[in-house]
Amino acid sequence: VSVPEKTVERLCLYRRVLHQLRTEGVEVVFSRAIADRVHVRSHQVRRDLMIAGASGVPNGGYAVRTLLEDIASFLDGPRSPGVCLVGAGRLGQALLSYFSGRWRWLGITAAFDRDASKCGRHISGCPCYTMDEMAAVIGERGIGLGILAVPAEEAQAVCDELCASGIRGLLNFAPVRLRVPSAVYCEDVDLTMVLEKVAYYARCEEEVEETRGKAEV
Amino acid sequence: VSVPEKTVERLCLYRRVLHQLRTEGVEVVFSRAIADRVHVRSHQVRRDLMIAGASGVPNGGYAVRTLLEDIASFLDGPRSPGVCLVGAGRLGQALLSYFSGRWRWLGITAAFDRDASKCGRHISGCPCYTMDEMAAVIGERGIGLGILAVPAEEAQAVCDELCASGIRGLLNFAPVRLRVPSAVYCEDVDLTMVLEKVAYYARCEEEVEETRGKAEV
DNA sequence: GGGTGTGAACGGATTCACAGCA
DNA sequence: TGCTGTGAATCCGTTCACACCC
Repeated sequence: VSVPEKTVERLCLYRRVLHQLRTEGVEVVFSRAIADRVHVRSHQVRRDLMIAGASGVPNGGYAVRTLLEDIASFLDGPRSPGVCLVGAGRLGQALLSYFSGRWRWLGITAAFDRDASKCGRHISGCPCYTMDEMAAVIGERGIGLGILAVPAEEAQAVCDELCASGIRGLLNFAPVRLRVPSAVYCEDVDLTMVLEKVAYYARCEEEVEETRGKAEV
Repeated sequence: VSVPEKTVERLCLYRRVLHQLRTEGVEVVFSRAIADRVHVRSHQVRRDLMIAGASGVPNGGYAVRTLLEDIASFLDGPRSPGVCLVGAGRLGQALLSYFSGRWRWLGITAAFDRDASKCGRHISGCPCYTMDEMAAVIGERGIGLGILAVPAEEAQAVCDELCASGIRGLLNFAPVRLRVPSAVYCEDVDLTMVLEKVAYYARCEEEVEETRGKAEV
């Protein structure tokens, strides 16, 4: 509760870097090395790891293996929460193939779509059901997380259904802010907003560049 | 430069809400109404609008039309920066169809892919070129923004190429932090990280719920 | 020496409180 | 009265500085 949101985000990134280091055969790592790969300061890495309850040895760095365990026991629960996807359109299918087989932990185990022609078969190795089956499948499979990849108009209705089915976390790709019960966590990935933001800052860089050019003259 | 990043993000959201309000025929709006739709406080909305240089009338709210103009003149430049997409795989194609015709401003006008079979034709109404043509097309069309939807291994190489071609902003979907020149702005959309984050907070909600349940007993 | 662990200082963003105005 | 506009205060996250240990 007193864990900064950004710390959680960075821990996910550290973990990814550590996984890669482990496959490279690295056994010990300094905070500085992690920091360089994630583009943050080493202070930040050490504080985050402290918050996560991990510890290293002075002048000896961190043991990759135990660090991964510590981060996992901080971030992950005892069992994997199942993940489902609603909306198997272009974006939904792309997400299915993106997430399929990426980790043992957190794989999409069910998809739902309004279009009956997509249902009853597998898409990227994931079974696709009709919307009517949603509550039942979520209940049976103990699914705890939902990914919304439906049009903006349908998002709130689908969201309500998911929440009623006992979902605890939502990842929303629809360009709408959803109303969720306080017991449900909802994160928005707003693609249109993010592109506009990039456009804004790109323009800023450009203007800085231009004024710099004038200053040189 | 003294504009908070989050303010830029929220302004994008306000704009979207305002566009919708305008199509609904609404001409005047209170900060509170905007706040409710974006899920923030009205204080926040007013401060953001102040930063953007917009103003309303006390007890009279804001005029939707002028508000849109003020936000546009703050966020947008004099001309639209062209946008290109690199990597027309599943995710890339989904992004193409997602962004196609969503606004007049900021549409993807060129795509690039390593796979020759995808090149030379249109995908979701967008011409697809080979990687070799990248620098030329970006130069000719005055493209300023790039979207990376390539595998993690190729991301840095593609990024370097884009930057060398004069790109000013990047939207990166590869799960790697990219090194970019200081004149280029790069925003990461890290889908794996975001899903892990949702899993973490969903678990938090769950635990709060459980302790609450015990407390009631 | 060099790197970790952590209290303390700093800075930036949100929230508060109130002046001003229809 | 009710909403806008904005200085002041608060809160939170990052950065600094230094004690500690190898």
